Amino acid sequence: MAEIAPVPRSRSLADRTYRHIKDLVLSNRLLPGQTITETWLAEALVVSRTPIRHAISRLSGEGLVVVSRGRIQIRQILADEARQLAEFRIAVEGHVARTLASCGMPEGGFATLEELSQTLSALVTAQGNCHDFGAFMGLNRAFHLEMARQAGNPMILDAVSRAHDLLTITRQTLDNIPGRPGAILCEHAAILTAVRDRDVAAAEAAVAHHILAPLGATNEEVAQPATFGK
Amino acid sequence: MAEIAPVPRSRSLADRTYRHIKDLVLSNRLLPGQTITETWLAEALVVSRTPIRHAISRLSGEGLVVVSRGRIQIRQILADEARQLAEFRIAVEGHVARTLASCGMPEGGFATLEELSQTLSALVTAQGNCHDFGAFMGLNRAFHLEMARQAGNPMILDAVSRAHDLLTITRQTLDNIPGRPGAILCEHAAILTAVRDRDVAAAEAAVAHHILAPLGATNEEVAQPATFGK
DNA sequence: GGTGTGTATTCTGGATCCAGAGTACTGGAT
DNA sequence: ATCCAGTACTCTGGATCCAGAATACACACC
Repeated sequence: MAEIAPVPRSRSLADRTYRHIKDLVLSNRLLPGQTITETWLAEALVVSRTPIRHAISRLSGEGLVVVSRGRIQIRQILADEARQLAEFRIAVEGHVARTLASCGMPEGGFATLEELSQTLSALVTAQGNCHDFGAFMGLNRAFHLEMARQAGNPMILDAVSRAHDLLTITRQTLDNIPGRPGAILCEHAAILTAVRDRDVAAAEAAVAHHILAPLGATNEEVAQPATFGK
Repeated sequence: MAEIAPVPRSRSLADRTYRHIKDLVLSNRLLPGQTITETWLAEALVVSRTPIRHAISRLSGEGLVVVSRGRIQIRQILADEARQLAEFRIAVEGHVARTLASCGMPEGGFATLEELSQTLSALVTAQGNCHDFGAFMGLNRAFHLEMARQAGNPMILDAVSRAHDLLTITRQTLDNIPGRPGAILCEHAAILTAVRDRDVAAAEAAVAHHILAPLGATNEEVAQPATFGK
């Protein structure tokens, strides 16, 4: 009794629009603080306002855009919020590290993370910087999501994923500083080592340090308002 | 230069509709597993389908309803998911307890929680049960949210709030068993004591125990599908 | 009597229409 | 020249309209 084919459902227009706009935000082609209008988006993406409104509704729920008084604005993460986001990540990703260290990783899990680290380090120069910052950050995100995935809890994976979405908005300023990519490599290695050695306390501490490290450097707002869509 | 008044903006119809439907779900007047249609909701709430679709979109993002193949279904939490939810809560609420124990609570924080505990215990009989289970659970939720609030991180408060929304769906079966309300009182007291005594490890352990306790009793699905809206 | 097919109904997804509110621009008055 | 008021425009929120898809029912055939 062969299972029915997984039905490669063509996504709805609203869903594709959502992904499109989300990609625009995460790739910083729509800048934090920027004000946009449904009409402008609809014209830019060549769809009607209906799927746009659906997409904005979802993005608003994820905190990637802010709808206030009928105005749509790309979320900008202030210094305070960046710290709150870091604390939230410490709570969740710290728990992931503890779980992996105490319960062990699934079969092949360590190798997968090692491989991601290798690919990541190939992008970094001897001076600890990197040429393709976007690619670096994409892989960095993949590393964290993979760890969360290995913890085996979809709800936690989802939380980590959403946190990293918000983090991406601030990333250009937080991590794009000389030497930081190199430091990230070392911090990842420290996390991996602690987890492999089943050292619960060290794993959690390494995660906390990794998350807090970029916050020490920059304490001012990450904000440059602008207006579009007119 | 006086700040502009907080603007008691009359909520939009879509927003009120969202709250209305959410309330129907959380109060179990729409049952988990139940299938509903936009048209039926629109007729029942006497609004057009537009605000309904907005509301469903938001609720879907929060995981309170599931939209699959164009069908709207009230989310039902399976046994696995209940465990995942518990683990997520341990990660986040455990962090809250640790924070409060190590950094201390804000001014008057302990008194507020004590008062909530008092009100809560007034609802419980000598046998450890209670007459108004709905009221009990509302106050129980308030207790947890208050703790999260005192940790001073809106992002964490939001996560706890959403987790408890999902929890509410399963609550009728998980905690509505003889003696459980009484046990909840004791567990709350243990958490409060540990936090007051600045005992970080004990606080976290008490939270973990409190969250895991109801899971031991019931391991089967929480599900009784039904169909409405036709 | 059971099964398969055709039809009719219903529901979602998307587009468009409409009203109310807010904003910007322009013109006149001081 | 500056400020205020009136007007015109734009944008959101909501309702309605329309097409395509899925489901259910009914009838006919085996």
